[in-house]
Amino acid sequence: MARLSREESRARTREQLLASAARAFARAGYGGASVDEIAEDAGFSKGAFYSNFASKEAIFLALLEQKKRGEIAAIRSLLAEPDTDALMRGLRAWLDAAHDDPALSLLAAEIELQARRSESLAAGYRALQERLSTELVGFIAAVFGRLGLRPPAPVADIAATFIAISNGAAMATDPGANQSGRLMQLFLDMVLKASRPADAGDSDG
Amino acid sequence: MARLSREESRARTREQLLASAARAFARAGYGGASVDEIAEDAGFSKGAFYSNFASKEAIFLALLEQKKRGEIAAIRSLLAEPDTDALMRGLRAWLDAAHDDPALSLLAAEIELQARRSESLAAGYRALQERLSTELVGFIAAVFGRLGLRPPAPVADIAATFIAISNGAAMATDPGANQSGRLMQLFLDMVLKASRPADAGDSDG
Amino acid sequence: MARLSREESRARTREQLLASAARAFARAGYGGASVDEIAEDAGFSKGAFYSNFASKEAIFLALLEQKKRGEIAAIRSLLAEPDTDALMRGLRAWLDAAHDDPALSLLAAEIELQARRSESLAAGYRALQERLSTELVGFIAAVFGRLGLRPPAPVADIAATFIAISNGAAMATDPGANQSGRLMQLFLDMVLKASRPADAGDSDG
Amino acid sequence: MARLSREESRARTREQLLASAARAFARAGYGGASVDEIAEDAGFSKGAFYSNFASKEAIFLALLEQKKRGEIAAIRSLLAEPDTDALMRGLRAWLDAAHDDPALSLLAAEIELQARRSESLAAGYRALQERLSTELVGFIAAVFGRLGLRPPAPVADIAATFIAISNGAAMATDPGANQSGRLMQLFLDMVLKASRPADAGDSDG
DNA sequence: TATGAATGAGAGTTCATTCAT
DNA sequence: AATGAATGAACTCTCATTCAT
Repeated sequence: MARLSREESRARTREQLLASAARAFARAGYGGASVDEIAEDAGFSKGAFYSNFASKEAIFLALLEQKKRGEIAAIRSLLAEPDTDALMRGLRAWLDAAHDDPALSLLAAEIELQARRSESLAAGYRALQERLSTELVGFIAAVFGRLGLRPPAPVADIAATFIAISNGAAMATDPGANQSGRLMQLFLDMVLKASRPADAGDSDG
Repeated sequence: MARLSREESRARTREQLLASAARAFARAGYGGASVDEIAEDAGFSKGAFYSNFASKEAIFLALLEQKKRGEIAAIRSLLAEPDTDALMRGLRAWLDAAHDDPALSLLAAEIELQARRSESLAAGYRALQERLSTELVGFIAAVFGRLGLRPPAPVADIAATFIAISNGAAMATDPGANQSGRLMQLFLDMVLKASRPADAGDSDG
Repeated sequence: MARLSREESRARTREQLLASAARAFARAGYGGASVDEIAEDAGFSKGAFYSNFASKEAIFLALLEQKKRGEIAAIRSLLAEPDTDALMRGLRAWLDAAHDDPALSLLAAEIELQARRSESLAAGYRALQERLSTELVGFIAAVFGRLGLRPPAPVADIAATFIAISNGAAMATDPGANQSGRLMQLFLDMVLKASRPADAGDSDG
Repeated sequence: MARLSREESRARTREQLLASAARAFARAGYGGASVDEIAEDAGFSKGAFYSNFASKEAIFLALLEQKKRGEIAAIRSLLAEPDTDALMRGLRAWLDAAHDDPALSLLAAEIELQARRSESLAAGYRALQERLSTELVGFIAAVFGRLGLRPPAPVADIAATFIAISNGAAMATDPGANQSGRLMQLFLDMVLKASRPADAGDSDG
C-alpha cells in the first residue's frame, strides 16, 4: 500500500471521525454521544478530534453538509436520466434506498432538532437546507413537466411535505419497520393520482 | 381565592411543573433542559420536583400522556359532529390549530426521538402511541365512510403519514413559519382528490 | 384488645421506630439508612418520626443506649448465678447467643465508628460505654475470683480485648459465618489456660 | 527537581489522591467523605479524580489493596528473620507500629463494613482478604514451629482473632489511646502462655 | 400527635474543552 | 498532528429537616 501523504492522512482521519460521529449521533443523539467516544471509536484520541474539528458542533455540521451534499447529488443524477419511465423507477428506488438506514434517518431528525437550538449551528444549517430545498423544488417541477402533469399544489409545499415525511417517519414507533420510504411513495402516489394533465387548462371543474 | 387544600395544592404544583417542563423541553430539548431549570421556572425547588415526579424521564412521560390524551379527545369530539361538512371544517380547523404551538410540536418530535433511546421511556410510550394510532385509523375510516369515498391507500398508512408529517414538519427549517397544519391539509387534499366513490366497485378502471 | 392510653401509644410508636431503625442501620449503615425508610418501615410518616426523635442521630443514640442496657443486664444476671459451673456455662451460652444476630453486631460496629465522628453522638456514647466497660471489668474480676484464678493480665485489658473481638469479628469477611461467639470463647479459653491459681503467689516460676 | 514525565506526573497525582482519600475516609467515613473534598485536599479538581479512578468505590478499593499489600509484605519480611528471638521482637514491634496510625486502623474497619454493603466492593475485597488471611495463618504456624510450641487452638481461629482484635480495637471508645497494638500483644501472650511444647504429645494432662 | 409537601444543600458523576508534552 | 491529564461547570438525584395543615 502506498504511503499516504500528510494531507491524505489528514483527510483520512477526518473521514474516519465523521463516520464514527454519524454512528454515535444516530445511536445516542447529539447530547448522548461524547467526543471521547467518537474519537475512540475512530481509533484516535480526543486531541486528534480537536485537531480536525473545532468543536462537537462543528463535526455535527460537517456531517450535515456531507449528508445534504449526497442527497443533492442523488437528485441531480436522477434528473440526468433521459427516459422518464426510468426516472420514475429510479425515484422510487431512491426513496426506498436512501432512507433504508434508520440510523441515518434518525441522524437527520437529530440534526434538524439540534439546529433549532443552536444559533451557530442553525446559521450553517440554513444555507445547506435552502440548497436542498431549492434542488428538490426544481426536481419536482421537472418531474411534473416530464410527466405532462400539473402539480395539484404549490411545488414548494409538495417538496416540504416530502421532507417532513422523511424526517417524521424516521421517528415512528417501531424502530424495526422503517416506514420512511413506503410513506414517501404513498405520498408520491397520492400526488400523482391527484394531478391532472398539464394541458387540461387551469379550471378545476 | 379560596385557600387550597393540601391535595389541591399538590395538584397545582404538579400542573405548574408540567407546564414548565413543556416549555423547557420544547426550547432546549430533553437533554438540554435541566430539572433545576424546570423546577425554578415553575417557582419550586428541585426537591419539590422530585417529590412530584420520580425522575426527569417520568415528567417527560407524563407530558407525553397529557398531550396524547388531548389529541385523542379532539379526535373523538370531531367524530361526534353529525354534519359531515361541519366535521370537515372542524378537521381543517383542528389541523391548523392543534399544531399551532410549534413548541408543542417540537416536544412531540423530541419525545419520539427520546423514546427510541430509553427502554423505560419507550415502554410507557408505546401503549399511548398505539392508542392514538388506533384512534386516528378509526377516525380516518369513519371520515371516508361519511364522505362516501374509498381510501386510495391502506388507512393505516394514511394515518402513519399524517403522524409523520406532524412530527416532521415541526422540525422544518424556519422555526417561525409553522407548516405542520398547512402540510397536513395539503396531504388531506391529495388524499381526497386521489379517492374515488366507494360505490364505484373495486376495479380501478 | 384494650384501648392504649396516649402515653402507651406514644411509647409503642417509639419502640416500633427503634426496631425499624435497628434493622435499617444494620442493613445499610448510618449514612445509608434514611429517616423516611425507617419511618415507613415502622408504619409511620416522617412527621411521626420527628415527633418522637429530635434527629437521626438521636434515634441512633437511643438505639445504642438500648443495646448497652441489654448487655449490662445480661452481665448482671449472669453474676447472680450462685453456682460457678453454671455461671461459666451461662457465660459461654451468652457469648454464643448475644452475638448471634450479625445485624446487631454490625449495628454495634456502626455505632462505634459513627460515635467517633460526631461530637454530640460521642458525648452521649462515652458515658454508656464507660458503664458497660466498668460492668464487664467487675464481672471478669468476679469470675476469676470465683474460679480461684489470678488474671494473667490487667482485667481492664482483658475486658477491652473482649469488646474488641466482639466488634471486630462482626465485620469479618464471611457474612454468613458469625465468628463473634466462637472467637470470644477461644479467647476465654486462652485466658483461662494462661491463668494460675490465685494462691500461687506473684512469682512466675 | 527534575521535570516529571507525563507518566510520572500521573502516578504522582494518583498517589496524592490515594493519600488524601485515606485521610478523608479515616476522618469522615466512607459515606462522610466526599469525592470533592478528596480531590481538593490533594490539590486537584473532581475531574482529575475521575480521570484517575473510576468511582469513589474504586479509590476505596485501591486503598484497601495498598494497605493489605503492605501488611503482607511486613509479614513476609518478619518471617525472613533467621533468629527466632529477633523475630519475636520484630513481631511485637510490628504489632505496636503497624497499628500506630489510628486513622489507618479506622480505615480498615470502615472498609470491612462497607464491603458488606456493596457487592462490587465485596468482590474485589474478598480476594485480598483471603490472601492476607492465608499469609497470616502460615506465619502463625511458622512461629509456633520455630518456638517449638503446639498451638492451643486451630491456627486459623487464632489468625481470625488477631484480625478481629485489630479491627475492633480501632473502634474503641478513646480515639487518642490506640489500644490495637497492646491488645494484640496481650492476646499473643495469652496464646503463648496457653501453649505447650510441641513434643509433649497430644494429651492434655 | 401526625402528616407529607417543600426545602436546599450537597452528593457522585459526566463531558466539552484546553494545553503542556 | 496527536496525546491524554486536567479542568470546571453542569447534570440528575438524595435526604435530613421544617412547617402549614
